[in-house]
Formats: sequence, structure tokens, C-alpha cells
Amino acid sequence: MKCSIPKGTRDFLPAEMARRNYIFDTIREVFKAFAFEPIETPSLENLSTLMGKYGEEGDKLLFKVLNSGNFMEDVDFTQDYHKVAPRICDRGLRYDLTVPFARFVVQHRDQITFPFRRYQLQPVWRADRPQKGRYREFYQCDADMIGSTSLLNELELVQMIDAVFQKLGIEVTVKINNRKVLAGIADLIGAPDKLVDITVAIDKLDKIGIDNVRAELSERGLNQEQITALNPVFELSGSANDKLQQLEVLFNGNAVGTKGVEELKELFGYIDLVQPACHVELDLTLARGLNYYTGAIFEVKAHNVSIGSICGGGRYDNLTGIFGMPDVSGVGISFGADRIYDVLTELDKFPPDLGQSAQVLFINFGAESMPYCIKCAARLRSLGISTLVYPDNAKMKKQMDFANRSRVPYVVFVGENEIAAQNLTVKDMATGTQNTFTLDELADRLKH
RNA sequence: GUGGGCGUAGUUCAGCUGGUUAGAGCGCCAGAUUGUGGAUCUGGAGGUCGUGGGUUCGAGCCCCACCUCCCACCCCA
Repeated sequence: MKCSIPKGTRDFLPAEMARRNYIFDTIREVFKAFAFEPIETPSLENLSTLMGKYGEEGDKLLFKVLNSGNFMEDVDFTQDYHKVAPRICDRGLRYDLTVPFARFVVQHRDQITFPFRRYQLQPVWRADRPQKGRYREFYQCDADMIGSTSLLNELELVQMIDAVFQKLGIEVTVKINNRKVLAGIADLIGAPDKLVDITVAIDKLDKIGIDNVRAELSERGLNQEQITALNPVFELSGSANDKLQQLEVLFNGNAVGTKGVEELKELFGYIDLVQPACHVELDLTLARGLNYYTGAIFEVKAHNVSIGSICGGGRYDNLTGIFGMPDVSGVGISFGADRIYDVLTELDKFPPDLGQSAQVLFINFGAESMPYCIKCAARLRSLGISTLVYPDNAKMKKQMDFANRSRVPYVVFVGENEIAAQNLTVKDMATGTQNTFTLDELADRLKH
């Protein structure tokens, strides 16, 4: 039988796990430093929890799980697929960690002290077509604060992004925008219902150029007048503060837009105070597809690597409202562990000494020497020293070869002589030198 | 969902205009070498050539369909 795993999923070998855990540990360390607490939620959610939260595209990318039992009962299969699917699938795999978190908050509100900060490192699933930096199963590392509208939260998210990528040694640019500003722009040109179309088109400015953006806007139903009215937005220039000044004038009298500008001004004011090491910029072309964002939005791009964003997030004012708990605002970010892995690989920035299995290997010279080896190994292990006893009385070459390939730094020989003298012959595999130690002497040397 | 590329041993790949029994490096197993590894040498195992169909006297090679993985679009971590 030929075996394989589903498209877009991966196995992780020990060497890969060592590097993945290095990423998770780094992120977790920063989350803890900022006083976030861990939670977990199930892989499966009720489809009703997930549907309609991610936009039309998101709904298509949800993995739906077929009901158990006789799912065909009372279902008219001649209907359109979109009508049949919700009737035979009650559950789906989570698409992100934010929506399940909102559900979690609503459900456990009596046990939560607000403002609440949680972090969550778990896989999510998307039925996307896999390609570079895109998987169907991947890990998100989320930190969210909920129950506070203060922009100090946004600042802390920026500080956390800065801390994580500084620790990992990745140079990044943090792009910041605000949905209220985008809404203001849509208002301004008299097309508030076209907000999504405008943002999607503007988002491509860097990639396809202004003329193509104009063409796309036209395709998406904006008239020439409206497209022309958008010009001042494309012509904004200068520093973040300069752009915000210009926008403020443009938004004269527009409530949403002005609010957005105020928020951005406040946030950039805070950011100036803390002087992060990474680049932070105001990017009015940043839109982000998830449609639950209402305020600040973030996206992080690594320098010198062509891969999508490695971190993203934003503020959502009414996600819990959908589940029956209105007026609770939250804001959070999500680190894409798998893409960060790809970035570190491409930039060759992983520490070289990650993941060593055993520190010591006892060579197996047969049954007579085993009782002594077993006792010695048990003692070393109780001291936290990773220890192996070769399980079979195989040839020396094979055992030594195993030590080499497993990168075990010390090999111990125990034969008649050693048992008689109650000591150990220890070989340093890197230098080839060999010494005789007592068990305690060996333990001392290895504890550092 | 749309477009492009790839698929030959465990792995990386070669295989001529279609022509006997499909090759190499690395890896694996055994031996040279039964208390000392990385090197070298010798021998060995390992293939439904992605799957199915078609063209042909003859297909790894040509044609069709499907699948896979990769890349791009869309969208995104």
C-alpha cells in the first residue's frame, strides 16, 4: 500500500521540531512577558460559529466535517451544493484563532476578569490551494486583549511584534492602518458600500501600479468621478504624521474618517515614545481581508524574503456581539509560525545548535554488562542528563556509527574491567579522546 | 475556482530521433575489521518508470484523461 498525507499537510522530523519549538518558545516567552495567559480551544467548532465571519472567500475555505450517522436522512441531494452542505455538516475545522476566542469569551464570561489577555498556539486549517508559504494546516500564535478600547493595547502589540522578531533576528516592517480611515475614504467619494472593493484594489497598489488599480476599481463598479475623487489618497506623502495631517484636512467633517485619523495619531505618538527597533509605517494601502476588523489593522513583512505576511492582526469591536455579548472590543495579533520558519530557513537565521537528543550513549557489550549500565543510566537520567543505552548487542561499528549519526557527544564503554573497577570509559566523540571516570565525575562534567 | 510546470530505486537525478535485460551518486545491508566511529575498498538488496487508457512490430520517451507535488493568480499566516 502506498501511503501519503493529505495535500497541504506536513510531517515534522525531529530536526524540524527542534527549530519549530525554538520559534514557539520565543513567541511564548514574549507573550508571557506581556502577561498573557494561555488557553486552548477545540479543533472542531460548530459551523454556525465559523460561517459568515471571514467574508465570502473565507466561507469557501472552511473545511467542513461530514456529520456522523445517517447524514443523508431527510436531505434533498438534488438541491444546489451550497444548500446541501450546511444540512449535512454541522461542524468544521477552525479557520483562525480569533473567532473561536470570541466564542470562548462569550461562553466563559463569568470566569474571566476583564480586560482579559490570552495567548493561544494552535493549528488552524484552510482549504486553500497550497503553494510557497501557504499550507492547509498551519500554526497560528495569537495574543489578544479583550474588554478594553485603549490604544495602549495596540502599542503593546507593536512592542511584542518588535520583541519577537528581534529575538529571532528577523528584520521586519510593521505596516499599520485603520479601518475607520478606509471607511472615511469610501464615505468621502460617496461609495460607502464599496469599502471592501476599494480596499482590495488599493491593497494592490504596490504590485500592479496605479493605472491597474484604477482599472480594477472601475471593474468593481466605481464611476470615473469616484475614482478621480480617490486621487488625494494616492497622492499622500511624507512621514506618518504628514500623511495624517493631510488626511485630517481631507476628512473635514467626516466623523468616521476623522476618528480613524485621531486613533492613528495617538498610536503613532505612543510608538514614537518607545522607539521600536523594527520599521513601523503607516500604510494606507493596507486593507486585510478578514471583515471583522473595525479599527487598527497590522501586518508584518520580513525584509529580503518574498513570502506573504508573517504576522497580522487588528481591532474588532463587535466579534463577541455576534455571539450575544455586545460592546466588548478586542484587539490582537497572530504570528504565522510556519512562515516564520520559512523565513528563518531562507535567511539562515536558526541557531546552529538546536535539538540534540542524547548526551551519553552506553555501548552494549552483552548481557553481563547490562545491569551495571542500566544502573548508571538511571542515575544520569535522574540528574536530567539525556542518556541512551544501546538496546542490542550489535557490532561495535554499528553502535559507534549510531552515536555519530545521532550526534551523541559522549560514548561510554562498560566491560569486565570497568565493572571490576566500578568506573566508566568515556569517549569524547568530537575529539576522539578517551578517559576513565567514576559515575559521579561523569555526571559532574555533563551537568553544564 | 483559474493558469503553468514536474512526476524514473529510500533519496537526488541521468536515460539520445521511440529499439534487446532501465542506470549513477548518496543512503541501506553484508564483509575486509568480534573493545572503538567518521575514511577507503569489495560484494549485495532495492523499480507495477505517478495511475488508467490509446498510437506502434516495439513506449520511461508520443497522444488523451485522471492524480500528486511545486509555482503563479485570487485570497491569506
